[in-house]
Amino acid sequence: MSNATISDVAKKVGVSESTVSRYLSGFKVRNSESIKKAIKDLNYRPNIMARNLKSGKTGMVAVIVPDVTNPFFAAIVRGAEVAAGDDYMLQLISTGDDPEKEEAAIRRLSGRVDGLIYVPAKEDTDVITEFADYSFPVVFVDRVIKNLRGFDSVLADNQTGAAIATKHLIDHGHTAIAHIAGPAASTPGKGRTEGYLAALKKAKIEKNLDYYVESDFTVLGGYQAMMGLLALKKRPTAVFVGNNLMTIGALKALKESKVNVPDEIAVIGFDDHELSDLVDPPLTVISRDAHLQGALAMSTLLERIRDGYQFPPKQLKVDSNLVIRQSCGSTCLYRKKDADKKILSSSTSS
Amino acid sequence: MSNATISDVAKKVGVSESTVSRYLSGFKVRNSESIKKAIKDLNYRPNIMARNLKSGKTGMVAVIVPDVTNPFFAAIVRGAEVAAGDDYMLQLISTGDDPEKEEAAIRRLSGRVDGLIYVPAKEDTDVITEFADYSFPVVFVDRVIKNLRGFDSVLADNQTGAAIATKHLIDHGHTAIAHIAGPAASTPGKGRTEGYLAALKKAKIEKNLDYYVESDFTVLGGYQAMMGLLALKKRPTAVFVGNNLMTIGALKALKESKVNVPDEIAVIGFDDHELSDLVDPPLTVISRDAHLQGALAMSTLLERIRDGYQFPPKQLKVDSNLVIRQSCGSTCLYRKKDADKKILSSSTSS
DNA sequence: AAGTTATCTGCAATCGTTTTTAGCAATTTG
DNA sequence: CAAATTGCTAAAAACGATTGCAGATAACTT
Repeated sequence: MSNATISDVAKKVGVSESTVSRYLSGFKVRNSESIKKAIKDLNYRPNIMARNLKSGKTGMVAVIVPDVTNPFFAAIVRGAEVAAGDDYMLQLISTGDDPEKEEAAIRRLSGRVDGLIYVPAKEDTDVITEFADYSFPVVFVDRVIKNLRGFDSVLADNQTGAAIATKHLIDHGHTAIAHIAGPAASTPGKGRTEGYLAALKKAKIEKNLDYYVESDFTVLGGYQAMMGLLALKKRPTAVFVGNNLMTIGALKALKESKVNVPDEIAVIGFDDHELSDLVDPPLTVISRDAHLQGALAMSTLLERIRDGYQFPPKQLKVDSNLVIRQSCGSTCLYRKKDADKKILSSSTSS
Repeated sequence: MSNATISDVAKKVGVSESTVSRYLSGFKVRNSESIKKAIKDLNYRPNIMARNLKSGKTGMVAVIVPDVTNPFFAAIVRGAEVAAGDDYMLQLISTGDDPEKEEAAIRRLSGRVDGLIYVPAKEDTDVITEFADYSFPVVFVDRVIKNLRGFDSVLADNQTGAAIATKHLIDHGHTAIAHIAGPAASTPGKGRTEGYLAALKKAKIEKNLDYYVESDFTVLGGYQAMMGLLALKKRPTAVFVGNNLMTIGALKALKESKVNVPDEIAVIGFDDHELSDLVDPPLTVISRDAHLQGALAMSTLLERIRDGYQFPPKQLKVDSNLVIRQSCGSTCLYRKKDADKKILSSSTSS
């Protein structure tokens, strides 16, 4: 029961293929009624591949994230899908943080998609310089490959968010504030560390190198980093953790070591989570709208696909907000009663 | 800088297109060296769409899940991707639980993919009977559309899992055991309820209709269901919640109502989560390997794509395991010391 | 009714491959 | 040495749509 072709329809009605084709693309056609009927009778569906070949378009957009399993990336994907609407379908690539697989996947992408939304697993690679060569536009999200300037991107306001987080700890009276950071070679790792340092500087707190731990954005990394901090002669009294996964790891370490949060150590994380307020204790975090990031990326990409690069690259940023719960201790500086989920807005987008 | 075609390569080398095509498909060719060079020089990449048109294959598999944002579905997607390897790429559709959008998306699928892994948002629809008509094989995961028999499927062992969960509560001395269930019209909802009822029956505990609440697998649904249970004159002393999202909702309700878990109410959920042991109290759950489900679905699908339906449909099932933490109270029946994460295996797969 | 537009139509070319067919040269066989 | 086999090649026909062009109807003018 192989599918009927446009020529079957044409034959059945007694017109030429081009007339049927015209009917399909919405032109006025004399026998439109009988064509309609024939299409229905034969259960004809245009062959997408043939159409794509002719048009050079695929109606597909690739989305590459390091790991769909991370709720943050899943939100980006979902946001992108929503923004794509009915116009484009999504090809998902999530290599589980494997840069080599990612690169191989990108190679196989050419000709399959009209555009790419890209959260690279590794930013300091230079192999993807071929991008300039690729025939489709690319929008970076959250991370940007170093030697590729001139692309659109949708980042988070990492600096401001991290500064707010750090200041929140400072406002609670902490001065021994550690930072479990993501890779310094990554946009969010670097940006958040900058914000952390800026806040310390502003409060005239001398930075302690022991309190800066560069990790890798994973649960295990966060766990080990926290274990390291706990082993210090002079433990920090507060920790700002640079992403959601490492925060989970850090909390596991604290729990395992029976260190009370927030009494012995205050914790603030980056990126919120559905379960953040059920965790023990409910977690204070910096949050930003990943869904929005995905959606913005998609709409930017669709613009590029439509209009090309006649407009200069956009660098979009989404806000970071402070969500206060209980992992930083008493919220005396703010009114206690509505403190369970109070949101302080940070910077605005650019 | 539009891409070079096979004919450009042929011209440059001075052979025919077919020779180049042969070279590409691995045949022995006289001027293979110069062809290789020409391909490199021209940066030639075969046009996928043309190839697909000719071959009738797309090298794509669609994966439809209700919501990628749900870590359980994300794991299925990831599992499928891993199992696909380099042979097939994934098209992701996740409509956010909207059956209409899902149906529309399926319509647009024909001709784009060689197969479909399908976790339907709604199982009691009959509109998709056209499936028989679709030219590609389908493997159902976790849920199965009612009036479609004869398809491959990869389910979880819901009955056994639910029975184990319920028995766990019974073993703790509970008799007033409620069940916040998923839709009775869904495979997992129905199966888990059956397991729950079977375990009650086996323990000769009369079922109390007040204690069975049919909900909808969402956070809000779980919240409302738990609120309803708390409002009963005679509250249950234990609750078995039918999926991860509803468990979150139920816990939020309990927390908000300041009901202590497990002292006042014991809770056991279905489906584990990265954060389950950080929640307050650490959550005892039934867990199954969603990643494996996705991987099995993909390999089954690839077999179908390769061999067609010469073999009868497979109905695979993955195990459910009990992960004991603390939300069901003292684990006196088991040795206390390693109770934090003890795994009891349940049934085996079929 | 004839002339002028305005619509609609079919033909044929095209998109970039793969694959069948037939043919040519070189090698092997009887 | 003629015949058969092997190993490769080029030419041409698909795959199933879209589209420019020129010709055919139809619809208005006067």
